Amino acid sequence: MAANTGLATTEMVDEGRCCVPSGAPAMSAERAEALSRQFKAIADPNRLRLVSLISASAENEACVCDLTEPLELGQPTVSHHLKILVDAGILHREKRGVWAYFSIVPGALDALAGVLTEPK
Amino acid sequence: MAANTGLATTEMVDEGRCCVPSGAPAMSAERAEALSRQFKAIADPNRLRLVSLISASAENEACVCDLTEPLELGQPTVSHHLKILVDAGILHREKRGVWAYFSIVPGALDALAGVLTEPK
DNA sequence: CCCGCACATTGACAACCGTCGATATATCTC
DNA sequence: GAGATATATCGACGGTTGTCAATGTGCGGG
Repeated sequence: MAANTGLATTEMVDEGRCCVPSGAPAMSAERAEALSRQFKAIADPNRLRLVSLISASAENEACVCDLTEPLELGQPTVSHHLKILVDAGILHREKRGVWAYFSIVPGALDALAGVLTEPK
Repeated sequence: MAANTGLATTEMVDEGRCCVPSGAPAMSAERAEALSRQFKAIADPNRLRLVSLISASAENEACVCDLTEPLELGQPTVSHHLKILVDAGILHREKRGVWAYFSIVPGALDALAGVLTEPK
């Protein structure tokens, strides 16, 4: 068997070895997909401002007409952004009379923040 | 000047009043734009897995060939994603010999997480 | 000096995203 | 019920994004 004839196929493995997987498994593709949906929801300047406006608001809620003006966007566009944030589970929508009040889902942003801090 | 002739333009303001800005200013458009650039960088399932793989790696660094296989993506695509993360200030790139080692910029993810937790 | 390897860059293409104008829906008032 | 108001939805358009195949670049070994 030529016990250690030496330099057979393991000759240059000691130093320049790259491409050895870490052993620790990656985040699953499904979890990455789910998380990316939430991050995509806030990864837009206008939606970041929407969240900022709502959380800085007096009663921690705001209706569409409160948000249209400071963002300098049309009402359909603001409504579209709010729907994305609601679908992502970040905002809560409550209709009272003619108005729709949006508030931040408790813990939603903290959960996302936890994803970023946990690996470190 | 008709000091207070009364109900001039402020007649129906008492009850169903909506659309009153909160007073607290929104996040500035510039800051929102800058933050969205960083959030966009991680708001992709494959880039989330890249960050996860690197931070779970033994030496907290990995080269491209370590990352191509677990993501089942071509080498140019992985290189493209890594460049986006580097440009966003989330990853650090260090070339040693033929290989390029990527590591997470210390504090980068925590800074992003802070943006999400601070308003609450 | 030439070849192989790891990685970066380019160009192309389909899919998706943000925005708007127009229109639909729902609720309150008279 | 008619009209006004707040919001949602639709259709369209330009811009961006993720992916790949092909090619370029830089370093190390024989």
